[in-house]
Amino acid sequence: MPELPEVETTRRGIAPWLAGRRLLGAVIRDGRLRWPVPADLNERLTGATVSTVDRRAKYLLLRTDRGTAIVHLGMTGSLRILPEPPTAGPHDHVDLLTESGVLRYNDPRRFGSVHWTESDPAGHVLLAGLGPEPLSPDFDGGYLHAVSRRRNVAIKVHLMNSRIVVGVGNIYASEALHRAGIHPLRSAGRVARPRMDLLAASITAVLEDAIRAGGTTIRDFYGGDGQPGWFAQSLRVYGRTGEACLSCGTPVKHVVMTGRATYYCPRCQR
DNA sequence: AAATTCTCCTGAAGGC
DNA sequence: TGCCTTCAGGAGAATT
Repeated sequence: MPELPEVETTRRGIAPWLAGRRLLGAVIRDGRLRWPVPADLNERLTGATVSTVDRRAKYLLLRTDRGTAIVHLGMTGSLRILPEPPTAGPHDHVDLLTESGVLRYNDPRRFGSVHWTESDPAGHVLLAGLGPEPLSPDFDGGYLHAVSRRRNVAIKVHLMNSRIVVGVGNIYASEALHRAGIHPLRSAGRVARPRMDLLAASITAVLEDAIRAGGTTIRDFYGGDGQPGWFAQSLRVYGRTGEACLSCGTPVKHVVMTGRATYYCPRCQR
């Protein structure tokens, strides 16, 4: 389940194989993703040269001199660089053929997507309304505090709102709140400024730690090099219901918030 | 307007 | 062992 660290790990894994390389074509084996893969993707990008592979929120941007492919991994999507000639398997939806191998998009649950735009991707409908990057200077406790005033929504749900801040999914929302000592059910508007400073710092820290570990592999995440992420071993509350809080020993609890499992320590988090 | 619920999908896991 | 049912969740759409 890719969140920001997993997408960033993927970006770092595939970028060296794509930047500066010419695209030889696209093979849409099964275009049924969250939105249909553009049928003319092959014509559009054949012959294009990749400039950079960037990330905005959980979207990967394959920028070329002809346009930009916008790729989202959804829940179970993955991008791998494979040597030629690759044999296609189940859920291998799209291949991008390059001079130096194949970039393969695989997605069993089909929650991901591939778009193509020939305008500034920042203005694309998928990206236009997004909040700041949590690893950018735009994001800090002052900002988080300001956008939380008079908001009754639970702070955990608030953090997962991409208009507030991007890239913080279910796993890292729980982890950041535990690090900051804030109860996930607390109203966003009732987190005081000093605790917002700590929360913003905790979000940044947990994401950076996870990127450093190559992401979190719960079930099905593998980076661009096929390696799993190791951050699962560093999770302090996520998936640890009944196990001892690593700070105080109290058994970790979980509640379901807007359909998502939410883990917290009832003693450390208020 | 803000907050909540619904929806897409399939593999894994749990129950009997 | 095997067939059920349930669960997981990113994020836009629909609803309250």
